[in-house]
Amino acid sequence: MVLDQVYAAIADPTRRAILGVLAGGEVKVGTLADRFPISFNGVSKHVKVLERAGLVTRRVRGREHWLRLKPARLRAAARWLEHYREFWDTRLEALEALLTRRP
Amino acid sequence: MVLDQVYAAIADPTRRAILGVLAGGEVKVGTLADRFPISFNGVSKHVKVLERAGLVTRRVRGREHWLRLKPARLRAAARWLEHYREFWDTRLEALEALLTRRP
DNA sequence: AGTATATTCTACCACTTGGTTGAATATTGA
DNA sequence: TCAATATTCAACCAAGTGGTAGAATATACT
Repeated sequence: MVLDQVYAAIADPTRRAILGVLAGGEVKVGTLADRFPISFNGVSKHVKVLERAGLVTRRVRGREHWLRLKPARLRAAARWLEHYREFWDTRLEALEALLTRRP
Repeated sequence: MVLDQVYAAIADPTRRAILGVLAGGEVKVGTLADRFPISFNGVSKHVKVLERAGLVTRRVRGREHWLRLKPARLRAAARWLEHYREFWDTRLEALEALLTRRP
């Protein structure tokens, strides 16, 4: 399933932070690596995970790899959660109120 | 971080399905177990993960453990994604249009 | 041509995870 | 009291993960 990879990808705080940096625009892998307290290779691996999840694209320009955010999948992930949120806001909160009224 | 556990929890399709069942109302662990093609203990472990992530609460009634959805954390998770979605919808899609206009 | 730069690939490690099975605990009912 | 029921706990296993280090690859610069 697509959502599996997306949620697994954003479950890691480093990867969420990478997405945060990428939200500011295109960035090289090395530039990312400078910003994080792990090894270059570690960052490279995280980027690959984000790529496999479809959250990031890579544009190889000579020896530099430029990374860009790809919002489509994250939108899908947001939509899944949103579906639940709406459901709960209406139905479940009322149910909760009912259930906790008399213990 | 709280989000780590929430996203890791919903990255597993079985656990997302469990949340789906729980959206229909309170359910016993055993009832859940009947609905999934894994062992009782497997389901019990998944429930524990959801509990640790703060997505589910347990009400022990005699020997039965009744599970209930706890939407707060999922709302927080949705909010984080939503923040990104809004950002991208406005700023990044325009950026993407700009960047892909002239290759 | 040779060196520096940017990056991946491979291999390794400790830890976690999703799954199992079997034993333990607690409650219910005869 | 004893057996059945509902569940967790503990141990184990194979596979995956986040991290590292070192070698390999490809590009750029002098």
